[in-house]
Amino acid sequence: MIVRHMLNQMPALDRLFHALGDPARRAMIERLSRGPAPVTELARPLPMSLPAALQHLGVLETAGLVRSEKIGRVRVCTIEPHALSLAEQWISARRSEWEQRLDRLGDYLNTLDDKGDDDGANR
Amino acid sequence: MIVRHMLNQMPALDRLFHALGDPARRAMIERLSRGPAPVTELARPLPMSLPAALQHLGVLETAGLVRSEKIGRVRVCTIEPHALSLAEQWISARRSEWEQRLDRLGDYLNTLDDKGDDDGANR
DNA sequence: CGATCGATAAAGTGATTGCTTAACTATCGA
DNA sequence: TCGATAGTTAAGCAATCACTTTATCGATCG
Repeated sequence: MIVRHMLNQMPALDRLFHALGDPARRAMIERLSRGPAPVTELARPLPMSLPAALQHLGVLETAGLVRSEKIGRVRVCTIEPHALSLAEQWISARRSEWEQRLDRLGDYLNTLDDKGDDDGANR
Repeated sequence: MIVRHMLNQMPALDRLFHALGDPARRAMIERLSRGPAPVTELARPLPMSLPAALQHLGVLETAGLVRSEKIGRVRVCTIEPHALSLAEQWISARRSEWEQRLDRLGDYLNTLDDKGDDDGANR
């Protein structure tokens, strides 16, 4: 129970990636990327009951990916772009790390190459 | 049409985002972004047993995020950058969709603003 | 008004996750 | 060769997940 607490400094990213790890929820996000939609329209293409779709929507809202507002008897859902960009930032941070590392590796190999006097055709 | 196709299966993205939805696995990815590491070193900072860490590593490998090679008695793990960029592509595709939509909305509002000339385009 | 449509709550179920401990294999170093 | 090191397998267990069905509530309309 405490196990996850110590490590878990960013529950936002947890919920975010978890929310994206389901095809039904990604389909909802894809639909909402093109504009707001009511619950029923989000649920219609999904091969599941309406309550099930609503639960997925709840996951998306908890993750901060979707916001919804009830107008009359219809709940209109809209995407929350900032949340997605948080995930994007984490990914691109990782990429910049390994790219930096590969650059340093390249420099190191170049140094070795400069030191080698006779054979320039190694590997 | 497309919806059904997209829903049917995109197991790669499923596994990818699911793998990223756990802090222990993200910690492993963060470590590997700085360079290859053996299993024990990946597991050491995590508040769990070694077999548990190994299971997380299995999830990362299944998702294609990590590749590992056994050298002697140590298994050296390295990150697989291409897999992460797949997730990044999905996210940025969504963003470009809603940015396009917002652009169109902005254009529409601008045409409403410039009502000096006639357009007569009512939707 | 009553019927219906959209959304939601509640409860139950089978599968999957995340972790544990225990035992076991293979390699390395002295 | 012996014992420590690095990893691997297996079994088991509690919690969570992704659904289901059933029953409801509130808004809209004939």
